[in-house]
Amino acid sequence: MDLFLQNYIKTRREVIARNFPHLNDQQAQAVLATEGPLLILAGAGSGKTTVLINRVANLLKYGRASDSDELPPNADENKLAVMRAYLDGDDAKKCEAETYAELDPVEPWRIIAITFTNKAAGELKERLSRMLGTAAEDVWARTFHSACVRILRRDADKLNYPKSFTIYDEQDRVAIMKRTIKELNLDDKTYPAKWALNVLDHARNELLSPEDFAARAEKAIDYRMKGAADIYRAYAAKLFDAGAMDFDDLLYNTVRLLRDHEDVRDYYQRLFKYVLIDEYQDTNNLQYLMATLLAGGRKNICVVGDDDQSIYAFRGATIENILSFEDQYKNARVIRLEQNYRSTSHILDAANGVIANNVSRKGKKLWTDKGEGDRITLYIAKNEDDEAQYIVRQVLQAVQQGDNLRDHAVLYRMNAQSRSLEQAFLRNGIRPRIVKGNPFFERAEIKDMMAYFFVLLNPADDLRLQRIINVPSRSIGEKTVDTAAALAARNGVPLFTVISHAEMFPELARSAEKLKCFVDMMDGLMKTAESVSLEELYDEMLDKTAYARMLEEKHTDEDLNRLENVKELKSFIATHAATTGDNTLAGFLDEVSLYTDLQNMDADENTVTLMTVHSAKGLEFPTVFIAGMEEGLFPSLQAIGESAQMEEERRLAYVAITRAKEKLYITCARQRMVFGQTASHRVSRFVDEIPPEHIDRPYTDLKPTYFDFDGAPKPRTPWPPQEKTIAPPAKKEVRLDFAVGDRVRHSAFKEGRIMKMTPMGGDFLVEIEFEGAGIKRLMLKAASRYMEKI
DNA sequence: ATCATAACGCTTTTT
DNA sequence: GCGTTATGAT
Repeated sequence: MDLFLQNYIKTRREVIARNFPHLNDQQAQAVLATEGPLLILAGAGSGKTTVLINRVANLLKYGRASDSDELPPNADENKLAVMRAYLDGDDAKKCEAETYAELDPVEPWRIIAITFTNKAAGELKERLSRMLGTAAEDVWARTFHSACVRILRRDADKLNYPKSFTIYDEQDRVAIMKRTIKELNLDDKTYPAKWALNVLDHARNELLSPEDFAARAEKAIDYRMKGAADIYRAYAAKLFDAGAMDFDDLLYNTVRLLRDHEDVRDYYQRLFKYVLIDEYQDTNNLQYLMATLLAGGRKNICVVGDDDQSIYAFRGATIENILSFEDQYKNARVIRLEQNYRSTSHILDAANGVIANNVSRKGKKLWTDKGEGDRITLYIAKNEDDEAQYIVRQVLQAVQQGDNLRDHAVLYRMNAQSRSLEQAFLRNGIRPRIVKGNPFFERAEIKDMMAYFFVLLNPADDLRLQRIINVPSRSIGEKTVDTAAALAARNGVPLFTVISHAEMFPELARSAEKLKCFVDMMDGLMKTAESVSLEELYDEMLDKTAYARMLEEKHTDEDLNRLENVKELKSFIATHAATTGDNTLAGFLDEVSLYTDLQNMDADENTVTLMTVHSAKGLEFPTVFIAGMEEGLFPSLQAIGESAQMEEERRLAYVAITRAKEKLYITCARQRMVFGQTASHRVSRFVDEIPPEHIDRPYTDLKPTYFDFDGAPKPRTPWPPQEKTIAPPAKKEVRLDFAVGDRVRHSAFKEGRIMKMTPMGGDFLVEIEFEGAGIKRLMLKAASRYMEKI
């Protein structure tokens, strides 16, 4: 290579690197390696977000200069000299030198950076615009789902969906599924909605259409799968007819669009020069396909992730995506970020020790220069209340020594554990922040108001229409709605169309007037929507629908609270309009549909945080408590004996441990009430996997013996005998004097004979054939109050 | 139509 | 043990 070229490239790279003085070697490499497939294995607390942001900054400012042998067209000795001078200390030359270092700076909209959470996308956007100004706003920093919405809004018609399709949330789809199963006359015991949704998700995740799935089910002998195929078909048709997509549909349809429509695929492959995917270890097959399709043109795909922090396999995420990245892209480069900037070394080495027991991993070892810090403390409590008390005591002590409450977090495996912890804190005058789903948008009154909005925009949305048609009460009964829905189905039109022409159907004659009234009101609101701002529309809606009046007229606390919430929605609308500059109904609904995360609303309150380990991913706290570190709880009962699930539990433990910056407490309880029954548990195996030099264990604590059902027994030092999980106490039988064959007299159903008695949860389900009332199934305990033997 | 009682089901859940 | 949901009685 000619010397000038060599020099220019080297010097240019140094000029660029000057922009990123705070990065370590690996981080800098990850920022500067712009071209081709790149896998960044970013350990917990290794500055992943910083790398992502600086990488985007580098692309925007210098294009591919840091990773290319190519010279800009007019490169010459003079320009090289300017860069040299700048590097040698002539700061006046900075601007000029930086210009000479550029090679095709990337337009911001040619970069797509996909994350999982709105929070991550928001943080990316914010830090980018802080660093680079408004230009950064055009970078596609979005969640998977919001990127899909944007893509589908442009081309959904190619899949025969309306471009104005609406989005169904989790509750919506459960409702649809239940209805679907009912309408198919399938037994909801053999086909629970949850099961059906799960089957359907898996099918869609493999890109199987209802037809594909049916074909597959036909081949299988499994009759249940044939039912599932019918369910899938009906469910998909329902959503399609309503112009609606659920969350997975957004991915599924985006992938189908990109796969089957060359023009669309081409458009995006040309548009996006660089594709970045965050949290790659949590991608499912559809997300993997989407990433692959988007990056298919130039193969400039950079994925960031940590196989050790993959904790969403149960939702379809597959760790394979990250493990096989190098097979998928043969020339992929791999960069490991192993320096941890978060935790002290006792904590970090504990985490390393635990995760080392996993087999399916790329292998990575975090290190820190922060020093040893404190050892981990293990506390073995008598029961969950004792455990909670201990944790509160530690927090209070720390606060007395000047700590902030907000520096403390309590993590647990399942939400049910929060109760005893919350109570213990409340008893001590601390109101903890409990991170749970998002209550606000799940409140009935909010869903009602949103349903009105959705129907205004998309009258074909039968589900939402049915939700609000009689709320507040308009004397439109269930039967009327059912009849209308049946008519709609028979004619292949949306429900709204039927009720708009109620007078045409004799079946609806009796309710026609009321339906017309409702339709007129909605029509009026639709007109209003075209001319006024969102806020005004909302006020108008509260008034015209009489929703506000309904709440005002009642005077219970609950209704006052609802009224408050309804008002709060208005301020949310106002905030949305102000911050996004978007005052369209469609824009608002898109945002709300995908932005379910209002948990950070009160995030700045100075108090202790309680949450599941899953929700804690990505966060850090100076002091962390991991509560309930017991066999059967963490790892969970169902993971024991299942090696794949056990590895996921172990990754979860790894995530939990690595949340702590300075002080980590691990607690467990010898006895604990789980689902109404007291159980004894041993200390979690993950505690034993922490090298002993990093953890202080109470002297009474000996090491247990484990049996892994999927492998050879792993002998350890024996554990005190009483620690064996005890059998649940024998069910107390109700000694009520009834038996099969007895004749009984019931206060309501009169006389009959007991045909069958099935023990059930300490009670009996009795089947009684009454002479007048037919066969009834009753719970004996309850029924015996109204019933006597004759 | 509205309320009450009974049955169920239950790890985690970024969207 | 507890909250949610489905069903049935008034």
